Amino acid sequence: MARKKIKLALIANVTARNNTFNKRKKGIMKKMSELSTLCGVKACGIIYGTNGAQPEVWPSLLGAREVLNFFKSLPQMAKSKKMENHAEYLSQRIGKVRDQLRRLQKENRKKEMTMLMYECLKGKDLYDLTMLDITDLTNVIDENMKAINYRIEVLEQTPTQIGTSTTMAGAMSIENNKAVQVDMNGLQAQAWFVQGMNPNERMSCFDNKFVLPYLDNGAFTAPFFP
Amino acid sequence: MARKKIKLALIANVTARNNTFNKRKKGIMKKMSELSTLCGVKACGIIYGTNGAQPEVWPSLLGAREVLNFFKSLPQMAKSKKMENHAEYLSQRIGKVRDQLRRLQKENRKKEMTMLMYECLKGKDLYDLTMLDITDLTNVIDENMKAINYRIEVLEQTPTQIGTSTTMAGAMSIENNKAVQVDMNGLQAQAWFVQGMNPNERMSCFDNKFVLPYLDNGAFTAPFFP
DNA sequence: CCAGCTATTTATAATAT
DNA sequence: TATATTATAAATAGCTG
Repeated sequence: MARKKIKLALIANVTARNNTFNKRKKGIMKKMSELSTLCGVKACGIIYGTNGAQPEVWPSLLGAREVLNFFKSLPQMAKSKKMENHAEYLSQRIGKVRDQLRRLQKENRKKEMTMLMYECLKGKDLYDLTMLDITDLTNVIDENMKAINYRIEVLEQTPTQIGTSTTMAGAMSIENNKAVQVDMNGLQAQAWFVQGMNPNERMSCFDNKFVLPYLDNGAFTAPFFP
Repeated sequence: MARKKIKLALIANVTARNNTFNKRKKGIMKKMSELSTLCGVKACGIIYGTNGAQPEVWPSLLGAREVLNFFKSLPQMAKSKKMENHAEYLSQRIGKVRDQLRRLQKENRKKEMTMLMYECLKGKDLYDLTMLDITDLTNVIDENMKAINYRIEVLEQTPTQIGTSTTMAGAMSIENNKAVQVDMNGLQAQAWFVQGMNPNERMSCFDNKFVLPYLDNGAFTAPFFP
């Protein structure tokens, strides 16, 4: 996390991997301790070493055993009452995250279309665009045209003031496309829950369509050429 | 860790505590996941909720059970082979940290004496100082005198250059006294290990004398008035 | 209560010692 | 190899809506 951002993959260099392991293990155990103190909750962390060394345990072997006993007391299968509760909790959570994902996908779609609009202004042709792209692009252009026309009206009423600070450029600037990244992080902590599901169940949590029109009013907006 | 540094104690405000709990839990589980990926090790984290809610588990119930089974297989008492290994590992670690603590205590002692020297220059009397204080103070003053004399020699060889950037003030500036804080943090992760010890064992890990002369050459250096 | 936003604090990757 | 330092990336406390 410093000097350079590293990829989330096994660190090839063994020395560097051990260094990172020791540093991060320490950091995690410290954070465990802090969470336990700050929030007054029980917690335990167990991290195995690389070379068959004893695992690092926080807060204690006894504490870990206590947690272990709790899990032992649970039935083995996913039909357990606790498990169902957990499943219900996760279903709700997945629902919320899915909604958030949809929102962010729409935002991204709008930004993509805005960027596409600028490319068109610079001369890009439209032959490789799908009908959906063109429809959404039209909507973006319409919105911007409205904003521009409104701006023109305002300026015509105050003809001496040219070049104020509230130009369209500010409102139309392109930001980074981050929806997928954010949402995957949000889901990551719960990813284990779906590992055992069959593919159909797993996919049913999310939309199969990765491209949604960014407008809220239904699946298909008016075609480009009416 | 932001906007303000908070004390490491139970957060009184319940709302704030829950917010912190949720944020930090997410952060810890993310770090667990990263460590596992980056270093290719098994790890598991279990964090109980506040209101009897199901604990958050990473990476999975199955993974946690695996870890649990490992611990179940260990004998119950501290006489276990594994436990002895762990104890040995921790003994080594305590030894290292103790050495580090000594080093830092010496550093602090020197800084305290330097500060004391400045106070004396501003007129503080010496009646409430112990003989040990005075001895160490003398050593610090001697060192500084040597440095000053050396500096004078250098300056006498280049008499036209007055007021270079390498003044004594830079070398003698007082920094924060941080040894104890640093070392306590280092020990914190292992603190559970000594919790079960009786007081004698516990204290034997460290020196009973909290004030050490900062020089390496033995317990008592030459007295102030020979 | 939950999501998003900064100002800060922490954690840590790379480097130096 | 281990420890210390530094520059940078992440985490997060207190707010805001």
